[in-house]
Order: sequence, then C-alpha cells, then structure tokens
Amino acid sequence: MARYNAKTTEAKWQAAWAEARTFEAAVDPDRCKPKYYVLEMFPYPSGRIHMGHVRNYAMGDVVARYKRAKGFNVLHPMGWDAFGLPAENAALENKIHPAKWTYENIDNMRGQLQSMGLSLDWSREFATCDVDYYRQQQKLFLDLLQNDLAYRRESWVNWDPVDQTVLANEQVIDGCGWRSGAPVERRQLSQWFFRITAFQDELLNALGDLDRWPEKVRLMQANWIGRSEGARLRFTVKGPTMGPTKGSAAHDEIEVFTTRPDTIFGASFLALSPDHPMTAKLAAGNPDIAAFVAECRRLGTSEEVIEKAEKRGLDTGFRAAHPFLADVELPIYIANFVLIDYGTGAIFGCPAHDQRDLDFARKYDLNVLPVVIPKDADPVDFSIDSEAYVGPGQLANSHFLDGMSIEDAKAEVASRAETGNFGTGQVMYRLRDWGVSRQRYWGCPIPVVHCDDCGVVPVAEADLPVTLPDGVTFERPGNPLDDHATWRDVPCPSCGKPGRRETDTLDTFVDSAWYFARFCSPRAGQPLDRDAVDYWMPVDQYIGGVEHAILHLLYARFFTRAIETCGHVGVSEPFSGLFTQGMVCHETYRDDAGTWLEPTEVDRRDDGNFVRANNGASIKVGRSEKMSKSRKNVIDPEDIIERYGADTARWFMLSDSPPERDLEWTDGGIEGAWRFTGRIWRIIEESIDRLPAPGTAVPGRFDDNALVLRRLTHQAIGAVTDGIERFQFNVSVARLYQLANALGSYKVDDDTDQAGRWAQREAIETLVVMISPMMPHLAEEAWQTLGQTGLVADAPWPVASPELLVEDTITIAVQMNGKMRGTLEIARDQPEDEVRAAALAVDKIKQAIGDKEVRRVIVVPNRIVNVVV
RNA sequence: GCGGGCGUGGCGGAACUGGGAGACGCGCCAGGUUUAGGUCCUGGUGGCUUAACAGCCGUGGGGGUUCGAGUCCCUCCGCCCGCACCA
Repeated sequence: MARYNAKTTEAKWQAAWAEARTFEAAVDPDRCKPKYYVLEMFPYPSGRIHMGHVRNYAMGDVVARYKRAKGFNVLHPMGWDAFGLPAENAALENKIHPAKWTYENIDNMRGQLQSMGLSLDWSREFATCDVDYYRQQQKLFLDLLQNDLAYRRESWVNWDPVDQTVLANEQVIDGCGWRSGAPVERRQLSQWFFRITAFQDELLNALGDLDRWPEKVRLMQANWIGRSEGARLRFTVKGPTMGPTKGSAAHDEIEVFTTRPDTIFGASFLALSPDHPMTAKLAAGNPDIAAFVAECRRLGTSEEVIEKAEKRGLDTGFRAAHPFLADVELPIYIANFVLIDYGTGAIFGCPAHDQRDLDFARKYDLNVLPVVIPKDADPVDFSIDSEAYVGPGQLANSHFLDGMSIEDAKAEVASRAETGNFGTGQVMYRLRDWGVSRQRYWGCPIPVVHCDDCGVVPVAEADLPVTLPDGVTFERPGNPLDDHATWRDVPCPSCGKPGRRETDTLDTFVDSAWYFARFCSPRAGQPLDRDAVDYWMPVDQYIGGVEHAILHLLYARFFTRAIETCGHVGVSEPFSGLFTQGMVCHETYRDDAGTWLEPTEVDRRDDGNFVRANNGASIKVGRSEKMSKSRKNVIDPEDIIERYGADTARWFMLSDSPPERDLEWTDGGIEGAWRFTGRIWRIIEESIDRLPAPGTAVPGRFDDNALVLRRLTHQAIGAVTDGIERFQFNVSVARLYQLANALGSYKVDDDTDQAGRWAQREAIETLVVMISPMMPHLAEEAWQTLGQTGLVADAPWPVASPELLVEDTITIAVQMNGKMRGTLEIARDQPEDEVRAAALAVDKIKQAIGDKEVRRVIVVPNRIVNVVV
C-alpha cells in the first residue's frame, strides 16, 4: 500500500486545475447559474506569506469551492496591494528599485499561494502598481475631481516625521503614526482630499442594511462616523472685568456646540479649546495664557498621561451672557479637555449632568445646579455630589423648560435659539474628509499640473497615464518626485506655459478602495466594464482581518458610492457579506536573559518543560500572542507546506478554533491534521478493491449495519453543509472526523452483503466531496482512486436524503424533577399518552418515584420526558 | 469614561429557537501490532464519594424565572476588543 505523498500529489493536481482552467470565471451569458463573488483581502507583497494569509485564504477557498459545488458561478480572484512605503525603504536599504523589489516579491508570493492549491482565477491577477491599474485609478481621480468629490485645500496635517508623510486622522493612533509609531507633528500643507463627508449620512444609514456584516464592525463604523444631534448656541462676550486678560480685545461672540441644549439653565461656565481662535488671540497678548496653552499642547499628544490628566483650566476674565437669563454671566475658561477638532472648539459646561464638567466645576468652585431630576427623586433635595447625573428625567430649575422631558426641552431650546437668532439645532459628525495626499514616490501619481496662471489643471484623459519616472534617488528624505526635474516640469495642459506636475501620490488606501470592482474586468480599457461589474458586484463574501474594520472598509464603501456617482458602478455597497477572522497566535519563548527565542530554538522535554535546544538551558514560556517577528513566535507556512503538504496546513487552519476567534498554532494540532490525511487515504486504499463500481445502482435493501452508516453519512451532509454556511468550519471539521471514524470501524461481510459495500462507497464518496473544499488535493487523488473520471472540483455537493435524516426508533431522555434518571427507546412520533406511560414504566424512574405522588408529567415530543413529583 | 464581546474538562472547543453538558481534536493513561523510535490499532479519560453497584456535585461567583437553564433576567467578579477628555 503506497503511502500518500503530499508533495508530488499536490503539484500534480495544481497542474491539472491550471491545465483545465478549472477556476477561470466568466460572465454566464444565460444567467442560468447564480453568481457568487468571494474575495479575501489581497495581500501586501512583503515577500513571503505568513500564517495569517494561510488562514484567510484557506477560509476563502472553502467558501469558493463549496459554492462552486453548490452550482454557483464563482468569481474568486487574487491580486496585490503593491504600492506603499516598504518598497521605498527596501530601495534605500538594498539599492534596488521599488518596482523590481515589489515584482520579485510578487513572483515569490504567487508561487507560495499557488502551492496552497487555492481555487483562484489567476487570469485576473493584477498589482495596484501595474501602470494599467493606476492609469484607470487616475481616470477615477479626474472623475471625482469633476464631481467635486476630490478637492484641494490648505490644512493642518498630521505629519509623520519618520515616514515623512501625511497621515489621515484615521491613521493617527494615540498621537503616533499607525505604521511608524512615531509621534505625529502638526504642519500646514496644501493637501488633496476626498469628500467622504458628502456621504456621511448614507454611510451611516446603510450600515443598518448590511445584515451579513458582523455587528461589531458596523458599530465601529457608526462610532467612527459619530453622528450626534444637538445645537449650536452663540454667547455674547462681555468684559474683561478682571483677571489676566483685562483690557485686551477679544471676540464679540463665542459659538458652542452642545448635545445637551436642554441643560442650558444648569450652565455655569464656558470653556474654549487651547487651539480656539479666541484663545490664540488672547495668548498673543498674554504670557500666562500662552504658557497655559503651551502646557496643554505638551500634554496633548501622549496617550497614557492624558487619560489620567486632571481637568484644568484658566479663567480668561471674560464673561458670557446667558442667552435666556439677562442677569446671569458665565465665566469663560480655556480648558485642556475641550477639543478643537470636534464641534466648534468651545462648550458650555453643565456640571450637574456631565462628569468632566463636574470635575472641572469642583476644582474651580463653580456652581452645580441640577436641572434634570430623575423620576423618583424629590426636586427639592435632589443634589449632585461627585457623580454627574446623565440619566433620564424631568427638567427643573429651568424656567420655561420646567416639567418637560429631555427630548422636548432640547427641541424647545433649539427653537427659541432660532427665534432669538442666537443659535440653531445642528447635527454634528465626527467624520472628517479623507486626506489622500502622500509625499512619496511609490504610489499612484495624482494626474494634475500646477500652473501659475491657470491654477490646478487636470491632465487630459488622452494623456493618461501619468507614469512614475525611473531614475529616482531615495537617498534624500522627502518625496523623490520633487527632485526629478525632467518628470516634474511640464507645460501647462491649458495654456502651454511652464507648469509643474503634482508630486503628491495617492494614499494606498485609494488603491484598495476599488480593486474588488476592477477584478470584474481586469483588462478593460476603462476603469470598469459596466456589464462585468453589473454582473459580479457586489462581493458576496469578503473575508479579512478585523484590523481593517474601520479604515479600509469605510474607504471602500465611500469610494464605491463616489464612483457610483460618476457612473462607473451600479451598486452603493461593495460587500454584501463580510467575515472578519481571528489572528494566528503562538506561544512565546524567552531565555533567562529575556531574549525572545524562535520555536525552532526550543525543545519540549518529556516532562513537559521547555529547554533551549542547543544547550538545555531553561526557558520561560509566555502567553500565546499574535505571530510577529519581534516576538519571534513565527511559524513559516512554507516550512509547514514543505513538511506536511498544503492540505494538512489548510485542515489545521480550519480545525478546532472558530474562524472569528484567534487560533493558536500548536505542534500537536498540525500533527493531528497530518495523521488525519493519512487516515483518509488508508480508508480508501484498504477498501477500494472491494467497492462496487462508481455509479452502481442503489440496492433495494440495507441491513442495520449499512443503514447506520447511511444515516450517519446523510446526517453528516446536513451538519457539514450547515457548518460551512454559518462560517463554523471547526464544526464541519468535527463532523467529517466523525464520518471518517465511522468508516474506519465499518465492517462488511463480503459474501453476503453487497449492499454494505455500496453504503461504504456512498460514505467514502460523500466524505471525499465534503473534504474537497478543505483538502482539495487529497480529495482529487481520492476521487481518481475511487474510479471517478472528472475532477472532484467539478463534482456537485452531496444532498442529504430526508428519509435518512430521521430515525424510526429514538432514544429519549427521562428526567425526574429536571434531573436525568434514565432513557427510553421508543418509536418516533408516538402519542403523548403512550410516551408518558412508557416513561413511567422505566425501572429507574419507578425506583426514583417510590411512594411519592406524581404531580405532572411533561412530554416534549421526540425529545424528553420530565416527571414532576 | 463610553460601546461591544467573552468566561464550559489538563488544553482548543461543541451544544440550532431553554430539553440527555462536554461532540470533534490535542494531551494523558492502559493494552496490542510492527519496529530502533514514530506511524498504526483497541479501550479509557470532568470532579468527589465508593471495594463495587451506585450516588452526589459540575458551564466564573451569588440570586431569580421555569417542569427543566451553559442558554433567559438581575447582580457581582475576571478577561479581551474597539473608541475616547466627542460636549
């Protein structure tokens, strides 16, 4: 009996699929098959695939192959998110052009992915750095420009001093660049923006229809867009009557945004952001204010400090007139907790109903007047101590608002403000427009020319693409395109006078904001071919890491709407189904000095302790963490595939852990998967000589032994299918183990039981087809060995026979007072009376009842009986 | 601080709408085959009490609803993720 050789077998079937062009998709002209577009987030070509890729693509391949077998016309493409900074860093370090570095990496990673045996349509492959791709992206940019969805403005930007590039607000994490981790500086630059805020309402509202998205992701997006209803209110400024700013000129009015206009009568101060224009004015004439502002800014970027920072403020000496109370004036502070980026950069503080305002009021001894009273509290002695009251209630101490609900009071204040011409109701969003300018070489050039006379002039469509020049140097910091005179200096397309190309390139998030649509018609002469895009879009199932839950997915949703506006697509939402998978983790190891060690440097001894492989020194085993180079807890997929084969690696990725949760890589797990491939193979080899020929007619009769196997087979079909449909691949895997176990212990008497052999073939074929999305090579080899002529990749998904899913005789549990006491074998669907009688006749139940009185008997049909005594 | 999620054997986990807790895998124990070893096969494996039969306990803790709770409700504890002085 030949042992299964994964290496040669996998190569053989990969060649066979390529030869037969099995996975190349085409628009189905008759529309007789439903389409299904499954896509995994395309990789950045770093050079090597990692286990996260293996997990991601193994899952996507299960879906793609399963849907194929279910009769869908499946599109399953792959490409490369190929622009970006690492290529420039590599260029600098290794003196290699970014393009050469990138394409070499792609070649290597393509080979690695192909060794996984994925059912990908490689004929559609492209990289976002292909001129053909980014020329189409430039066309889209021009369309956005024309539709006022792209624009240029001076703005304060987040400047990453390490990457030497601008970052979007979304890319700044805890005051540091999302990629470099360096503290971000603020600089003023002229920048290109995409008007994502034009769709803020749609992007928020449409989340409600994305019912095949994880709730978590929808919530994160909603929070990111951050819609809140409130009011803008203008306060008249008086003074200064005292304090450090006495005598200096200032604003006449301060406009605040509040989500709680109902609490206006509880206001006891106004607070300005340290970056507010009025603050700046005051700081210019007052060193104390300037010093305070500087101090706030210093505190401003670091994360941990701010979290625990005390609420602090500085009284400007100015006063603001209360809009409804002629005799009340509120002090105006500059406060460290007021953000310039949100609302108007100024607030009114109502200490009784906002914790931050309360902390502030207690510190500066300001009035705390409750104006919302909880339902069961007494308005007379309801008071605020150290905790602000933010719950529901009724207005009090609020003149014309007294007795109103919070909602009514909010509306009333907004309406009176409008009447009195000092404010209005207002919806505020946290979302900002998407800054897309990057001062980098390795990105999509923005196709415009700057002219002293004509301003910003778009490059004519006929003159696209604006290609990246060769012969650039990366020695100097900043953008190499700025230094490339022959590329940079061009005549103005409008007037012909000397002009200057835009040297900014687009954020790589733009590249990934429409690649999924390009896959529908990857060689089209325009960005998107409407026939193809209308047929394939939206993506039915998108799969990737949760780390892209906000940025990439929000940009893709925006961009799809933007190009819909320009007429390139007919859908608003790019991904109708989304699945976010967990990370691949591994234990970490350190020696006594605290140095991280690779798994290969560590040996597990028989007593379970870990030692250094080379010298037996003791090792500290740390908790399982995401595989990362810095912690050295990385397992290279190539090593695993080389040693065990792709099927084993894929099987392990799908076993045990639910796909949405983190998976812990263990040696035991991969060994177990590897043993299973051997077991499948043995089951087939040991029985193949005695099985009936493929396609033999169903025997008329099966004995009990065969019937049990057939039932199990058909139940497995139901359960495995259900597991795949619900993204519970681990459950499907468990059911496949169960079926294999049953086959392993299945015995047939060849002299008397041909039907038994038939049932065995049925079970084996079913098993093979159902493992084929997970272990496609082994399945093809088995399919061939079983005497089938076509590819298992083209075989239909098995269908369970309903009559085999139900058993005639069932075992039901009998409880007494809710505790299991025994079981009962009985024909299914018996009348309740008979089940009750049978249950009461069970020996253990009779014993347990003894001389107690039976008060009730609850019969749940075909499930359980509960005797209550 | 706000929002979301999770907590089940030694480990990863299963249990569709409340109905036999622990499927399946790993690990471990015992036995067998072959062998140098692994592979492979058979059986066992939540805890406690017991010689055994059997019984009791058991899904983070406590309480509740129910004939019946891993599942629903309240409360407390712990862990994870996201956002964050968002007015």
